[in-house]
Amino acid sequence: MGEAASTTTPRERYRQQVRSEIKERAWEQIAAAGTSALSLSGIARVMGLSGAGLYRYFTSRNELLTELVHDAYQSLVGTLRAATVQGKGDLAGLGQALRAWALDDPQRYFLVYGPPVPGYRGPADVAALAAEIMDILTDACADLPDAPASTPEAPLADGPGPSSVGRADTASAQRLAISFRTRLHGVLSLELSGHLAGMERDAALLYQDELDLLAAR
Amino acid sequence: MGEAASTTTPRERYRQQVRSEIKERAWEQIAAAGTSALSLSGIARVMGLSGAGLYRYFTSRNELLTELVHDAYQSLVGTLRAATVQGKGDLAGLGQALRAWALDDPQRYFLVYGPPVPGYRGPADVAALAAEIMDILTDACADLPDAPASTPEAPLADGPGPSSVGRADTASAQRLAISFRTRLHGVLSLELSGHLAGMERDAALLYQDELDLLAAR
DNA sequence: TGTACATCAGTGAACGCGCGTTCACTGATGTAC
DNA sequence: TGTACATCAGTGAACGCGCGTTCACTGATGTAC
Repeated sequence: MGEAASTTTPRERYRQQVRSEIKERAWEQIAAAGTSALSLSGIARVMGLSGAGLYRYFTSRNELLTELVHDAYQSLVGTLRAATVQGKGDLAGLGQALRAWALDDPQRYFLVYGPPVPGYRGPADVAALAAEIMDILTDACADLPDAPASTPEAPLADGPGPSSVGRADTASAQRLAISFRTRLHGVLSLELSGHLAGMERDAALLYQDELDLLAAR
Repeated sequence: MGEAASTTTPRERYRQQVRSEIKERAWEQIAAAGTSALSLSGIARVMGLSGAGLYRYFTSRNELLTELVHDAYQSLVGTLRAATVQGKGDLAGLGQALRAWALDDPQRYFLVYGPPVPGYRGPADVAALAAEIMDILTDACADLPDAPASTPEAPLADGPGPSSVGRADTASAQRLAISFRTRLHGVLSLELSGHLAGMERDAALLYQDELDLLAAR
């Protein structure tokens, strides 16, 4: 063992390759007919495998679904972090990044923020990722010019949180972050569900309006 | 035919009774495991019928689902209208009525405002009901004290709409109504989906905050 | 370099399940005279 | 009031389907000497 862990054997590489192709096909299925249409047999059929063959890579449908949920969260975290790194970490930038990410794969968005999948409970894993998303948003809210949270060394800073590095997460920044999430989710989920069709106002404009209002606060 | 249409034969009464029991069981199934779990066989089992027996009452699973969607919309329209009649037709009252209706049966709420059911297209029927809901909200928005829409006989009133009786539906009232819908939906759908768990702020408070902000405009 | 063995990807058949839907049929309820 | 017929609720069996999952097996790839 030791540092040889970085060099993967060809078999291991092939294995990861097949695993990720299975996931790709799974996303295609979900995009086409929703999460409940996720089917190992269907994936196997498309890949030209026997149904039983998939069990070399995922021990059950549930395990596959769990990985997909995990990947979806991770993808969103990565997207928001990328925006931050590119200097677009303010509320407007994060809002646009969120919308682009959602439009890129609506079902993936719903897997994260939609109604719970009927007979399925995600792992505790995603709780940390969900918290990280809120942290990113809260950071952006705390950086707003006239927000009370931006006054440095606020007296009511709570104890050192596990993931925030010494910055004061004031209650008002958290409130704003939650509003950010709920308001944008309101527009976005109705748009993705087709419930905004027939509105003379474009969904994109509506989204921008809400975003502007949040950022101007 | 003629006026005898109001007196229903015993057979007809029985028929309607069974139909509505089927729908009740259907709602129970949906509440328990989501819309995709709706199954004619399952309903028949619970009712002590053979699966085939249900086809006397609904020609297909799709027809049953269509009726459920229709009933859900109708129920929401009725709830909002009842609030209006009881003098709670302002934004605050409608918002509370909406939330109570949603909490009463979350899956019913999602059937109306949630992601589309995978392989299913509702009838054009519901478009009219959806429009009626928006009309009720727009009316409430137009009645706000300082909203531009409340100035009577505004010059920019558009042509006589099909359902509004001579009142001016100004663009700003419509904008506000849409905001009403998206913002409250944002809080409500995240709450019902369990994505607001772990928030120190109660979902009810959050909802009330958004509602107050809308009504104070 | 060659041989013996272990590992592992993938197959094919099978099991049990629940589903939507159709069909020929039985038996009870209502209707016409 | 009684008889003949029509209507309709509900049954049971069957069809075809797709699903998740298990199991014994084959054949190719890698590893140890």
